[in-house]
Amino acid sequence: MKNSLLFEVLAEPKRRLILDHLRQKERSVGELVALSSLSQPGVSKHLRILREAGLVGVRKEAQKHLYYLRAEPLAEIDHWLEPYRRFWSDKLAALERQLDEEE
Amino acid sequence: MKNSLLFEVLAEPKRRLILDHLRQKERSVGELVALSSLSQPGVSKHLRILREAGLVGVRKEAQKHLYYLRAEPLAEIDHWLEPYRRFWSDKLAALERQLDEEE
DNA sequence: CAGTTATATTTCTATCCAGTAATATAATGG
DNA sequence: CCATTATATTACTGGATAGAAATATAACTG
Repeated sequence: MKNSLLFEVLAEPKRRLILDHLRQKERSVGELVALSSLSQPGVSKHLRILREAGLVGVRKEAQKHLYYLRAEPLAEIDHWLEPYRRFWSDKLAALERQLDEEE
Repeated sequence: MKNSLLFEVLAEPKRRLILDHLRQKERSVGELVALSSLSQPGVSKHLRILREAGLVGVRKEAQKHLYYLRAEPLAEIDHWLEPYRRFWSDKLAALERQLDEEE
């Protein structure tokens, strides 16, 4: 999955909400429907996209499909951020220096 | 600017490209046009969105508008990633352990 | 197996947005 | 000022997509 697609997948707020819920524990589709103010088809569609992005996995237990978080692809975002990090940390360092001077 | 909007702004590949170019040095709109395979209005439109997201600033020099990177808002993305970080680092740690055992 | 529960898929529609073309604004130089 | 350069804005259009409704698939239960 390309970086660009990953950003697009995460741009949708409801999908980030689903990921947040899965961070705590695996959830069935029904549970996610209850948690998300989305219709069941809506949740299923988002889950498909998240699955194709590698961000969730499924485990089937009877009729229930239990979705769990697979956060590894997020490391790509982390990697993308890397060259930018020094910019805001520089700014923070500058701010800290300034605050020190004011004391 | 809300987290959610920031993700949407970054979801557009051309905008990420512009940010990448600005990481090296400030650039005029014309330079960005040359670098981005976008029309001038296209670049201007993206720059407006980036500016509204706080990701770039402008400095006017004669007729030229020089855009520069303002990476601070990206810290929000970094912060959003935070609770997910242990998931992939756990996975990596587990993988490393497994590789160690196999040697 | 008939009914029920749980999830997935398809179809349709309204909306959003990137890209383009045309035009407007702004600053400079002769 | 008039022409030129540089950028911004507006209006339009096509393509993508989220959401809703209807339907399909699949697995359990009695």
